[in-house]
Amino acid sequence: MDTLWPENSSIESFAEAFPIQADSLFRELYFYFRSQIKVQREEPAIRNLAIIFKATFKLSSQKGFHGMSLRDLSSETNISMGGLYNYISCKEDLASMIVEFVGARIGGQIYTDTAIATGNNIELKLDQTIRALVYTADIFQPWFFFMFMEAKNMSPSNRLRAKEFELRAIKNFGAVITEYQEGKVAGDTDPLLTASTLMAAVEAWYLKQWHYSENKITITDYADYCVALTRKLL
Amino acid sequence: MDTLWPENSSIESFAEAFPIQADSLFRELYFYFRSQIKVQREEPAIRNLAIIFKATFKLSSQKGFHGMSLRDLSSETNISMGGLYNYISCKEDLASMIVEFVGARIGGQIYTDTAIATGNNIELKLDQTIRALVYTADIFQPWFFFMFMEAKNMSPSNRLRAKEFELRAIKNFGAVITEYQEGKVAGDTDPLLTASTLMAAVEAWYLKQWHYSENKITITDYADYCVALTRKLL
DNA sequence: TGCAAAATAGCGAACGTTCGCTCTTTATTC
DNA sequence: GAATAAAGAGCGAACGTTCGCTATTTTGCA
Repeated sequence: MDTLWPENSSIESFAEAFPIQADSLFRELYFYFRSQIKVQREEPAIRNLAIIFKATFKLSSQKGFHGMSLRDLSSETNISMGGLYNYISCKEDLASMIVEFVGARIGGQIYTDTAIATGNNIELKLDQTIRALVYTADIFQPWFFFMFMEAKNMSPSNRLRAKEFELRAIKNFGAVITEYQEGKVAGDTDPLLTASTLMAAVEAWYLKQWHYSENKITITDYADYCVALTRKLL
Repeated sequence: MDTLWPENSSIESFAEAFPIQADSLFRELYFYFRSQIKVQREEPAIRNLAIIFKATFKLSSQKGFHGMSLRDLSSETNISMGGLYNYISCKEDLASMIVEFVGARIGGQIYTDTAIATGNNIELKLDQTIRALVYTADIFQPWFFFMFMEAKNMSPSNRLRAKEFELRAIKNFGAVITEYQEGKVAGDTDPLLTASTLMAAVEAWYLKQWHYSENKITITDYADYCVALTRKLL
């Protein structure tokens, strides 16, 4: 890779600048929840957490979180019922951990990180904030899919967390748009409405990935498209 | 109302031109499924079907279809367990009937009806097709919400039906876009990508209505916005 | 029109199954 | 051999579904 993010716009350079590879994610998750996880030896803990959450994403995407029984999860992971309960204290814990971890791990970081990286080049900041949103949605696809689909079925506190996560994204991105519009002459369009539309396009990516892969649209294509889309709206 | 659809663009004139009022909907649904519904007397059947499906939409939106038990449904509707089974033969029937009815009732009608109403005025056709999509999404909000959220948890055949319903919408709207682009000089943008983006915006309306009502955006505002959005993309 | 008889609609307890979860026992690791 | 992790049988509750019954409405005959 000759240049680096944010000058280089590829997902590879993005992933290198903000290391959120799926591999290290469950290590982070383990240390984040270490106090409430019974298994203390690091090696099996991280390995099994990865297995458990990947299986949760898979089964939930097939039949929903409610429709997935812990026996399903047990046979999918080859971990016994008792084994599972060394990692969670109840089924809802799986949902809690996903929502809480995503909220803490991603949160507003995208905006501050991109702002720092792009300095006072406002056009670049807008473009790369959009790309960062699309790339993050791609890397966290199973996580975001789960949160979107299951939010309404969760406990009130988790539902609230998931909703606030989305609202914060719209608000933060709306602020980037406003900043961009202030430097321009035109632009009477509502920043929040534009932000909602862009978010809907990002959601479409992680909710209906099959649709885009069938039509041979890559993540980089789609990020470019989202940038062009937003530009045309402003 | 001084003028009529499609010259008058309000949702009221649309609803008058295409009578899909919620009231008469369950009468239609009853006759559509009459052969598989045990209750033969029209009066209680239509009344109870309306009660049952409205409650299904309510409870499913709160805790998901899987999370809603038939005991929940029984106490919400004040219809006993045995009573419910005079209208369905199994729980999955509720989902089947929703998906099947929406597919049959709405299907491609929007496009043919709008095409007839707008004649060979291609610009008007594009605009009013978009408005028809938004207005239909609003009128059928609980139905579409249910289909979107529960599709992945349904039986394979129902899941397929729900997916095809969406794909058909994108394809049909893509054809309207192509026709519009052919009459213009510019326009190298992919019609299917534009159609997907518009569909994502329509989905946002029926999936997150709370978000728009909180910001005091009416359905007419939003339809206008979607028209402007699509125009800017072409 | 009035009344018994038939047909239909609604009810709710009970069935077998599956659920989330617990707890004692066995296996693994250092 | 002490400590930790995994195992899986077992628990009560709740699930979708069934079924024998009651209540209501319609029908057939005077």
